[in-house]
Amino acid sequence: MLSANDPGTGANYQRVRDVLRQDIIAGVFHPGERLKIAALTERYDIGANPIREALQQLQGEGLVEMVPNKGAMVRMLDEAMLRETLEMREVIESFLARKFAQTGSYKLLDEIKTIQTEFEQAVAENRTEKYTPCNSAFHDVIMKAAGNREAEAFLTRASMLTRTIRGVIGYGHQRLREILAEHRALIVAFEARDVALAGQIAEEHARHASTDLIAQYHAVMEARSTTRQSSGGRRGAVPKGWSPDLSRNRS
Amino acid sequence: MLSANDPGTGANYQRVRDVLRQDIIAGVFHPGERLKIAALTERYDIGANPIREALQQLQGEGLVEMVPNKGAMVRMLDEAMLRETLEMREVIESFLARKFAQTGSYKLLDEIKTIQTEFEQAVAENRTEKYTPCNSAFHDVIMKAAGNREAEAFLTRASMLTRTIRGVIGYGHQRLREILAEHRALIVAFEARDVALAGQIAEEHARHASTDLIAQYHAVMEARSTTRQSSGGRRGAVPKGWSPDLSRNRS
DNA sequence: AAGTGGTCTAGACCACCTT
DNA sequence: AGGTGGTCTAGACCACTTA
Repeated sequence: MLSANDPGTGANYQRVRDVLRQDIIAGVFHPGERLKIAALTERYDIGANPIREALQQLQGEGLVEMVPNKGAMVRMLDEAMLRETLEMREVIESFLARKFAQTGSYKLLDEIKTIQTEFEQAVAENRTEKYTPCNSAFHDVIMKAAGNREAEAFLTRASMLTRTIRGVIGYGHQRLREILAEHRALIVAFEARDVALAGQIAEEHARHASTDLIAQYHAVMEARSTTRQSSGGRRGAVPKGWSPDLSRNRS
Repeated sequence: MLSANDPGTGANYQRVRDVLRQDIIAGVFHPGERLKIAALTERYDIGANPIREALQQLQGEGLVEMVPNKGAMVRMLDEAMLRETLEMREVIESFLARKFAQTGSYKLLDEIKTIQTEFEQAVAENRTEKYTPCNSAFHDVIMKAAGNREAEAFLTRASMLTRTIRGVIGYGHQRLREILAEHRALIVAFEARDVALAGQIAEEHARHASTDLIAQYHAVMEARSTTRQSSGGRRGAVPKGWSPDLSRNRS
């Protein structure tokens, strides 16, 4: 996992990295926005060096782009890059499902079924706040079962990237029913230990998610280009004022 | 001073990053070795900050591990990590081959055939220095054709990691003949536009390479532990890699 | 308590604009 | 030239380890 969600530990450059990552994912800074050292220095109330080191690490995670003598900006997501990431995700999800069909324990399978039941119930009762946790939990079990940290790292990274464009938007009702159906089919394939089928379903499942996400990407781009002032009050100077207390390690 | 042939990259932290990466891959620093700021400061004749930033970036690339208030070390490669990386490579190579069988142009296919001919000839004439370039060129065409930078990034990273353990060791003669045969089979599948077959062959090809590499890993570990006469007493000490200090390039 | 070595601050420096 | 803003140096600071 990339971040133990514990912004109270370790060196300052790590805390800055964690909080900055949160801010980027949360949309405080949007793709393509310039990240000036001076602004960040003030926002997080800390010197330039920890900021720079945090940026270097975030660059490694693919969230930030740095150009020598030019500075850093939130990574610009063009459609090509998005497609490539999603394509990789399809491949990896398929692999994970095949591996689970082969080697997944019945205990974990039961866990998946429990999560699915919970998911179905949440949808039936319209408890939208549970959708994302349930969906994540479902895929998490399959991912963790494979025991491949490289795959985990990629998917974590991919989900961070997609979240920067998805924002807090939820799922459409139609898509939600598809998701549930595909999850059910996947469970059936797991129970039958049908490796090829599981791989195929997972790949299609991921492909549907990709299609959905690319459509959302287009919608967001459309909205960005037509509205000068966006709803969140985001253009212009760095919004300051909430600032989690980073000045802990200082005399 | 930084080494002579540094690319024209502007910032010092980038030059340090590039040279340090070279040094790690070349085995100047071996896996598990501590990378002290002071030593690097002297070696590269530059201040602490560019060094630290270079290390942060290399951490992002997976070559270096950093612990707050502890410092950095060359990433330790245990067998589990190696297996996980190689497993991912199998998945991705298979995907690339499937994609090439679907969408690869005949021009690129011709290019691959030319490279293969060259490879066969090099083997016939025992020109060992051409093996790795030919092999890389073969896979590069397939990789580039897919136009997926995420996949490229992963494979590049994986090859850097494996090279830190493989060193300059070449291929055994038997394995070499297998490689050629598998490449030929892959070309046949491409010509037939047989997507499933191409994917299968590429996956097996990668799996053979994995087996080979893991065997080499074991051989290297074995060699180091017998040379080193450890009675197994010390546990928890710094798990030093293999490769005693051959580097005498202090200035 | 002293040592080692990572981390951070302040300010100088310099690359790339804009006028 | 003057401005903006990224980069680097020097040294202080502090966390962790030894005795």
